[in-house]
Amino acid sequence: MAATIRDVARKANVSVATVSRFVNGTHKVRGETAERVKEAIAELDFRPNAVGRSLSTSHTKSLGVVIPSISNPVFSEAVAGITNEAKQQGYSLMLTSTNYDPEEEQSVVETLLENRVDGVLLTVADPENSAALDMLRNARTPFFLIYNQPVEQTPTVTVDNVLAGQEVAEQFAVLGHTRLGMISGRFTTSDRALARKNGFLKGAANLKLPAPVICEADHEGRALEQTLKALYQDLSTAPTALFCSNDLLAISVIGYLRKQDISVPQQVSVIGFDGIDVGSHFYPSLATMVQPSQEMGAAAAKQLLARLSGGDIKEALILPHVFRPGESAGPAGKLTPASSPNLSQNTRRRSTT
Amino acid sequence: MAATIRDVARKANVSVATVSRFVNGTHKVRGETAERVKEAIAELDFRPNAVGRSLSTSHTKSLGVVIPSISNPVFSEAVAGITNEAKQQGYSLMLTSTNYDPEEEQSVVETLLENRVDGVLLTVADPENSAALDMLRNARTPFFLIYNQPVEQTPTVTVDNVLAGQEVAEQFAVLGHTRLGMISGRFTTSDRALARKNGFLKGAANLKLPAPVICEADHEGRALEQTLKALYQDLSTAPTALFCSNDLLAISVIGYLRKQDISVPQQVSVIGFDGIDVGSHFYPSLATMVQPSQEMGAAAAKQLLARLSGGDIKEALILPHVFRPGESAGPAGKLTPASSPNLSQNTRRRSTT
DNA sequence: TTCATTAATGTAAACGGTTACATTTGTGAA
DNA sequence: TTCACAAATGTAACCGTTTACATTAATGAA
Repeated sequence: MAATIRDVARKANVSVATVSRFVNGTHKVRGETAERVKEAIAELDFRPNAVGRSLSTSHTKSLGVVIPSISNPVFSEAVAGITNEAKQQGYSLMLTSTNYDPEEEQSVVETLLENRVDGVLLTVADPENSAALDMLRNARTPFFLIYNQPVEQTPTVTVDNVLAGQEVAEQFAVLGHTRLGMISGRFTTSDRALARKNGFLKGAANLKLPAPVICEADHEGRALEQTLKALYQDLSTAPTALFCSNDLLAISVIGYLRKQDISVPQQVSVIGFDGIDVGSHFYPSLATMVQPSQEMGAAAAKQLLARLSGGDIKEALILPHVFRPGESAGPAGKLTPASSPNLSQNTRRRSTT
Repeated sequence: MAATIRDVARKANVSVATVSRFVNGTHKVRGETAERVKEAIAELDFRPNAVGRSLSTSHTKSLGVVIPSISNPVFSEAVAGITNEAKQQGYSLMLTSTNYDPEEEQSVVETLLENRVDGVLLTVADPENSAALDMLRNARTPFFLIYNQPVEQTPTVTVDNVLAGQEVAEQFAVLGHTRLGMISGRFTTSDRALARKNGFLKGAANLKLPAPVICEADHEGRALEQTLKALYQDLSTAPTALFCSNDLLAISVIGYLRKQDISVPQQVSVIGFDGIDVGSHFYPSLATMVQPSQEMGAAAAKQLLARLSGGDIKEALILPHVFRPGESAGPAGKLTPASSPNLSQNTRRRSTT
């Protein structure tokens, strides 16, 4: 159906080589010849077939992108960063998501590999032990991790999750909290959550605070609600400060706490992780440890692309994180059932329409 | 480097045809032969090259996706819907974004076409007059619009934006508002915003309300802030009810209003459009007209895929929208400088850390 | 056992580009 | 004008599959 380079060659009365050279600008072609070729291309509406080209050159000018979830803004941000960088250098993106499932990681990487992407940018559940990464290494397809914890011989761009977790503990301490807790997604599906936890624990220990209680739960639905219910059964011992392993989780947690008539931050302070944009518009606005997601995506893409054009790359890039204060984290107060700020808040909410 | 079908054939002592048939399961291959082929594949770590296959079959099993912005959750949701559907049917996604710019629409579609995607799912600035769509039609590459207003001969999945806009006017009327206004992104880059405006105007007219004031502004930065400042110069005439053409815009608007000491919803009510998930967690929670983004993406993908396997498709799918009440839209009050709820609110905010 | 039929396998030509190498054309010096 | 050399262009093999068509092997009836 579509015109091929041979059609163009015939119409312009030149060889396919000349057309190819004209299209790609790889060699000079004489003015008059160029003119004829240009006309033929226009008349035939010729569009070079990237499939043919890829087969011939054995590179596709495309990058695979693998993220756990498309709906989580933290990953969209990274993808936005990747997109800019890739577009600039003429690369296309093949996007896939895994739902945090290592099996899916494998299957999408398999697809990417079959499609012969030139490189892959990805976030995996556990880089220490990842079949997907093994496939990539085995196929000698360059890749770059984003968000994951650095591992030997594995290019990664991330933040210092341990230090960041530690700093969260310090923030709570400054606000006078002593009963700390953490709500996290499954550690098996998020090595960074694990690192943040370790940092948090370490921070608490350094500050001579009692060891925080750690709760692992799935992000959505009953599991999380049950966990919180259990945790806040006994208000006299429950944590007054909760570190959530990511912002989306923090938002859910705040919602569930409110449902149980526990007010944030009057009774319980919450700090999230990621720094998704919208967080600052919430009520209460979300205190969080911000990582530069877009920059991380861009940096990873830039490194990978450099590698693809023969350059050298850094193995690990640790970008700076920064704490963003918010209303969800306040001074430690009393955690008692009859707390009054709580009442006033809960009557004010849900008043409309 | 990587093993080819010929390497496998040689090692298994069969012809390439047999290997191909075994890999694709298109013909029976005798048990013993199959065994040999399977072994050879495993030993050589053979992975069929999709590029070669595509060249041969002239389809790529890939879909192009074109959205205005990756960071806007409304589009991510649609992409999530598309991803599920595509993955199920073994299709890969090539994702691109346009920044609402028709020039970029053209250039990304060009790239997609060169890559010979089997079909394209996209949201354009103006489907009535789109070079990108013309290219697609010209190349006879099937496509399906998402979010855009339906146009002759152009498959689209969307909501009834006019009706929805009208209903927003009605919601404001129910709350007792009479001075209505709309803040919208550029109509030239969003046909749906235009439709929503038209519906809004129509709704107001039906209700015998004064014609709403319409403000067109860029989403971010100074432009929007200036617009709002001008609009709220004279509080005695300024609108008490503001319809924003999308949720992200509504969030910005609420922020800027607050900056000017105008409280939402006590002085001004705001209703958004899209129904992004996070909206319900804001303060004030965002009243909005919800469209089923994920379903829209999934439906478009399903239709397009059906079309690709020879089936017939519906030209236009109008999915149901629904109003989600929220705290940002309340009963009409007085719009005066000395309004007290405003003061109390503004001192309460930004109190932490 | 032989032969007609069917099942399994093989051969080789596409698919649409790129590019090493060969050939032709153009240029300026002698 | 002739010739050496450079610039422009052409020829054809190759990239890794699929698949129409040809061939060979297996099967079962006579």
